[in-house]
Amino acid sequence: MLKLTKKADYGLIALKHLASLEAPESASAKEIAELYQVPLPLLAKVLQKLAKQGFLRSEHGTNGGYRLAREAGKISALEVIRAIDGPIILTSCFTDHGACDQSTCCNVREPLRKIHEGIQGLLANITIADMSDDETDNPDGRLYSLPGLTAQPASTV
Amino acid sequence: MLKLTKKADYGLIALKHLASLEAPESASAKEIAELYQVPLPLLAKVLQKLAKQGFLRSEHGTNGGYRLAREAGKISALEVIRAIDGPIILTSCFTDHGACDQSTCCNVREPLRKIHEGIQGLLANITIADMSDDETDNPDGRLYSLPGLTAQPASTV
DNA sequence: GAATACCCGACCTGACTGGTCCTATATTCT
DNA sequence: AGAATATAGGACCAGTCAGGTCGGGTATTC
Repeated sequence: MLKLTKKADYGLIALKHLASLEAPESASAKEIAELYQVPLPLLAKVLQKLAKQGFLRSEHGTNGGYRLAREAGKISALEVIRAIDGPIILTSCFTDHGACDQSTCCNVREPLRKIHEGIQGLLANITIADMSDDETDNPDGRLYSLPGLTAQPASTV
Repeated sequence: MLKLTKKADYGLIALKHLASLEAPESASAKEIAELYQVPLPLLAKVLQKLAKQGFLRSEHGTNGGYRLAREAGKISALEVIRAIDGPIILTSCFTDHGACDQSTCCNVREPLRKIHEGIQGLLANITIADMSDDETDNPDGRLYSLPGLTAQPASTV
């Protein structure tokens, strides 16, 4: 269904929230959960995962919580999603082994791989920091320009 | 997990196959299923769905089968996927109602919506015909240029 | 009228998402 | 010291859905 999981959603929300804090501040899972109305235990797990993979730094005990371990501008949506949901696989073909069952005659692998890379490129080029400007709707601006992917107007559609 | 369903996969495979046929030829579900090693009954359903939604024209009886109802260049991957899997929803937020539970303070909706549109734009700009060049690996070329994207974000259908 | 092929609904099953619960560990405050 | 607060992490459960099967029905050709 080509859909993001809630966990990834929650992760992005939390990261963006943490990115909005001033320098020395931190936020606990509980705070974030209450603020955004997400189930605490679930969010806690997501945060743990993110901490374990180096996105967050955690502090135990009273007044503890999480803070970003990296600059918000250096955390891409792709990384976050991958950290939480595992690798993005557009189609099972090029997941694990190089070939699917119908390897010999499968006619859509190459095109799909390109779409796959396109999507990854898109996600890789959006950072938590990018997401922080609330309504900077650059209606046709930078978000769509994927560096390698030069948006030169082609025809149709 | 941000993954395409097998049905969509099969649909694309079948469409691409049909696109490769010469003018008056058609192919039955059985033929395609055998050729690409996909379960016939499942493929049959996919093809029926595509036929019902105007992508394919079907013919009953002996020597019957399917053929494209539209030019391959006029069928986008997005349309196909939507026809088979239903609408793409990156996150449940902006699926049905305009607001999710945490509407008031949800801080990732806008950025996600943009990603969403980016992906749709990508898919909208690849046609079955585009997928037919077997190995035209334009290494960083046109596939990534999201032309319509700037203009109208992959509307309709 | 037999064979072929599309049409379509019902049904089953295994995986996975979303979520809870419980316990352990670390830190701070009184 | 001990209570309170937070993270860490494993076990577990329920609902949903993708993937696939089956069976009956209709149209067309030979």
